[in-house]
Amino acid sequence: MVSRRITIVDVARHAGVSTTAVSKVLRNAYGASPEMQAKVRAAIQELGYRPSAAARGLRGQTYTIGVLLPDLRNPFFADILDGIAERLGGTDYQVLMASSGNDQQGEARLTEAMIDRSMDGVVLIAPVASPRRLQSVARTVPTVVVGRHGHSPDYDTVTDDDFSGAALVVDHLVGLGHRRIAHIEHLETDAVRLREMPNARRADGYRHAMRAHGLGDQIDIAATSYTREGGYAGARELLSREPRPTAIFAGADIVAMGVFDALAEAGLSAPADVSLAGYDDTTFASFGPISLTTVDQAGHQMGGQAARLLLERIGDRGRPTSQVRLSPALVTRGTTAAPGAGP
Amino acid sequence: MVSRRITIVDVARHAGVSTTAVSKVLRNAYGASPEMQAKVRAAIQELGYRPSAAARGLRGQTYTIGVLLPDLRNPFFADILDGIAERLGGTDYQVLMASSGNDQQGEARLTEAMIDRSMDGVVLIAPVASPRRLQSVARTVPTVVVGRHGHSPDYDTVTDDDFSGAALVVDHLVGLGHRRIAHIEHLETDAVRLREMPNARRADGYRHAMRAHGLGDQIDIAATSYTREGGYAGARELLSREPRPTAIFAGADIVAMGVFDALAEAGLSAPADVSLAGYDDTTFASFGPISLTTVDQAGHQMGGQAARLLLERIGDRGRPTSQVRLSPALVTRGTTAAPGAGP
DNA sequence: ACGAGTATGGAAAACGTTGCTCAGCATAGA
DNA sequence: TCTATGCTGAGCAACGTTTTCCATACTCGT
Repeated sequence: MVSRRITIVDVARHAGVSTTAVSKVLRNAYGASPEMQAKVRAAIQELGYRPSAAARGLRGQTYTIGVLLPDLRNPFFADILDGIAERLGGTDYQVLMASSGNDQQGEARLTEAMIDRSMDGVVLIAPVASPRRLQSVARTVPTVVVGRHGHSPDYDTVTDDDFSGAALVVDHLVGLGHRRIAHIEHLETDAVRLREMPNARRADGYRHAMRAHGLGDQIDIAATSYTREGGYAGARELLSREPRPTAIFAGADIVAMGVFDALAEAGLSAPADVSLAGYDDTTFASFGPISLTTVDQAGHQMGGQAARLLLERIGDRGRPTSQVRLSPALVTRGTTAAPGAGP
Repeated sequence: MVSRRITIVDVARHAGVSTTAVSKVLRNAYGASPEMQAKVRAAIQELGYRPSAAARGLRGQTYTIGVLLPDLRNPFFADILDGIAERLGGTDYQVLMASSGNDQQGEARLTEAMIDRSMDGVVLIAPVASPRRLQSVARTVPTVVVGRHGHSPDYDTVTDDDFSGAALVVDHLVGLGHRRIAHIEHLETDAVRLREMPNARRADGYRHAMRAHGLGDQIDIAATSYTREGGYAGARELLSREPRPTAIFAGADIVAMGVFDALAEAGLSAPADVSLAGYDDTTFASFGPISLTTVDQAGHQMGGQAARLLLERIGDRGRPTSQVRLSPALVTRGTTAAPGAGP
């Protein structure tokens, strides 16, 4: 009924060669003549043979790359995945993902799981683990960390320049005539994370850009969290200020959705009463009724770079690590306008 | 530098027992005295041993469950994943996902990849493969298919009752006073898929409900695709009718986003000029500026059921298959109102 | 014709686990 | 006392690959 799986032995017998020979052909390894390659490939075709990744993992590679993402609901991560998938398209590698739910314990469990499964490499997207832990993972398996600043001798990093991304937003709003520009950030207390996490960089970029425009005294930050609820709470706080800010820069698009809630509750709208900008250029930001001004992080490119670095590291684990930093771009849409332009 | 991984042999030596004994403890297998269990567990702790899933896969299980999803961007699938993760929380199983990009070839490649990696079971979410292929996968590995009607002796299914979900929408719109209610569906030509795919069921449900309300002559369907572009094209087509429909039922939330585009282009808005409903209750449907009336598919429950069925099937591959069907619920928001209620 | 060097293909030993078989040793029953 | 019966735990052969040699069979220059 459930027939035994075809193995390399079957292929070897069918082609009249040794299993060594078949293995060589499979891996494009040196020491196989064209005729033999042809014979073996024919046998593989005929029998419909597929190598067992489990068995391969015992000695060599599994041709599996693990991607850890914090959250399935943030479409920005899908862009990164697309980039990874595209770069890995021509290769034999398969991508398997796991979602950690943004908590440290779950993240640790999943990285362990990936290591246990002998993955050839892992891409950690916006991980929350301590640098120590990241190091330890990276010493066990080739690792690329995406979306987290700071660098290590053991893993490569790909980041977006969050500092200048925030500046793009502030510049844009100032250009429209705004002065009272407030910001909603993700509350961070841990010292290490304050240095490494993108949200902290965005807040720094906001502060710096405000000062550069001579608006240091207008700096106003609500520290909540990068969620819709965080956006709602943060916006309520900011809207209660006297005088009210004329523009709100939310640290992430999803946060801007919460700002919409607070605006509606206060009987206000964007951009008529308050201009609103997000960050990430997630898919929904472009939807007609939302039409959110935001910052495009080039997730696709980030993924592609991450995959490239990972392949290079798998190829040579000793090579020095590199830090790739990409530049964000402002995407102007309907939620930002000159102050007081409303009815 | 890169230290050799701790193996079961190290643990056995450290605890002064055989590898067999360690293996038994690991798997809670029969034939291990409490003292021995204690000794072994202590050794495992001390050495920080973790079993290699690759090696396990060669003989026994890998404790890995694969989930294939067509699209990372549809947050509805995240709900399903949550349900699966929750149900699997207490067990030793790990969930790894792969996204197929909704194309038949990619889907096939990924199911193969999961089989190659000796996964203990797979959950296929809204697969596009032919029933023949699904059967063949299911005969190789325990399988649960989510979101696809039809049944098989080899795999279990979990579906939403799309037929009555569509009726919920039509009932709601008729209740508001609409008569000219149009529908945008995903064009399907393949006979098998017409029977099994949710989109076809939704269209059938729409037709049936319209007739049940004596509105059979008002049935109007644009067949495009379940994408934003498909929604735009479909809505353009429907809006050019004379007289214009007063309500559009889009077969999926993402389709409704395209309808927004077409409405804006025609200088119309929802619900003032045209009522609009979607399907799926994706995350963005609830965002303030969108506030889309839609149908909640209970993704969380679907995932939980799928995980339950899969565990049962892994436990006993011979058991008869079951088909679980869940009931959808209407979520009324701001895009539907009585016809002619606009300015 | 001969030796050195170079392709080519194979035998066999890993890799880390599980499952089968069996030995040892109590304990209980006769 | 002797045998039957459980129970524990050990030894060893899988599982399906890759990898490290090693043995050939060529090729080429002398």
